[in-house]
Amino acid sequence: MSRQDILNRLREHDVSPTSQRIEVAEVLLSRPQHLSADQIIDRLNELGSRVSKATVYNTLKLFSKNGLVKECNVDPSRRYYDSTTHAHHHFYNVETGELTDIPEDRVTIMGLPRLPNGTERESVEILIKIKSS
Amino acid sequence: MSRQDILNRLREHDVSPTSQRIEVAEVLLSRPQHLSADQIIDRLNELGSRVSKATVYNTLKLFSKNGLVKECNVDPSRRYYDSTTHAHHHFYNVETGELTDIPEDRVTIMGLPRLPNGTERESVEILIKIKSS
DNA sequence: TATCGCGTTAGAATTAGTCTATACTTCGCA
DNA sequence: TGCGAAGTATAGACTAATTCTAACGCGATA
Repeated sequence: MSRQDILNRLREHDVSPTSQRIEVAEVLLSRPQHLSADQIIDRLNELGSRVSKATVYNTLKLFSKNGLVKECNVDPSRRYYDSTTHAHHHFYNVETGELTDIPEDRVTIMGLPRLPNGTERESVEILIKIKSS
Repeated sequence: MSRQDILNRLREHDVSPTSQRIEVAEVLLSRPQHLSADQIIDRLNELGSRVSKATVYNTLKLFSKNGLVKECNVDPSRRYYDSTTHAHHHFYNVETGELTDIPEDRVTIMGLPRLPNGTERESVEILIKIKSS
């Protein structure tokens, strides 16, 4: 994903492109992946860029509020951010912690009950936990 | 759920029934519900029973390892424990944090891809996030 | 009674994430 | 060019859930 693509995606989501936000986006959006705040900070440090912890957290919160990335709560001890935002599902290897995307297009769910009164659906996510056989 | 039922369920899952474990089980298993460690500690205190924080955590870990309860990772800031262990799904109200069970029996999922090589399925969970409309 | 093993405990340690108060940047405008 | 406001970034203090540690209790068994 080129720098120009990054800039476009930030603008599309009403995120003004500061240099720190661009750096975080470059790390997270460069390819489909799931990273925690900590991993992003480490990666930024490796790349020699200096973005503070607070800014990384602020930025991730902003990105997910604006739909640029999705929060992923599989590992109970940390929050992961998913660079793939269109609806999709996950394999989660409980032994390794590895998280893999499942595209949504062919998946159909039938027989769900209706939603509780006065509520509407925000998302439907399937999580398939797997382990080595 | 009677005290005898509690004892049976502990035994069925190879958990030796100490008095602290029985007390935690009485709180958590008394009816279908989702509780955090903290909520369990509060409840125990209300009931006048004195079980240490460390023991509650140890006990919940043991229970879930032995399949007596299920961990529920919806709220990224704390772990919930689900007294319903047979396969089922959840509505999660993102505004209130309320978690509601969806029985599995009528739900069918089609079109899932095959599992990654060398892995087997441990569970399939659907999480439907809802908000007030 | 001595000891062994398991469970429990208080409190310290850890750690992801949040908050606070300060400083920097940008930009409109006189 | 200078100034102020708004928006951002930052270090470091703080919070809260969970884990760890090291000591203690206690029943069973030799």
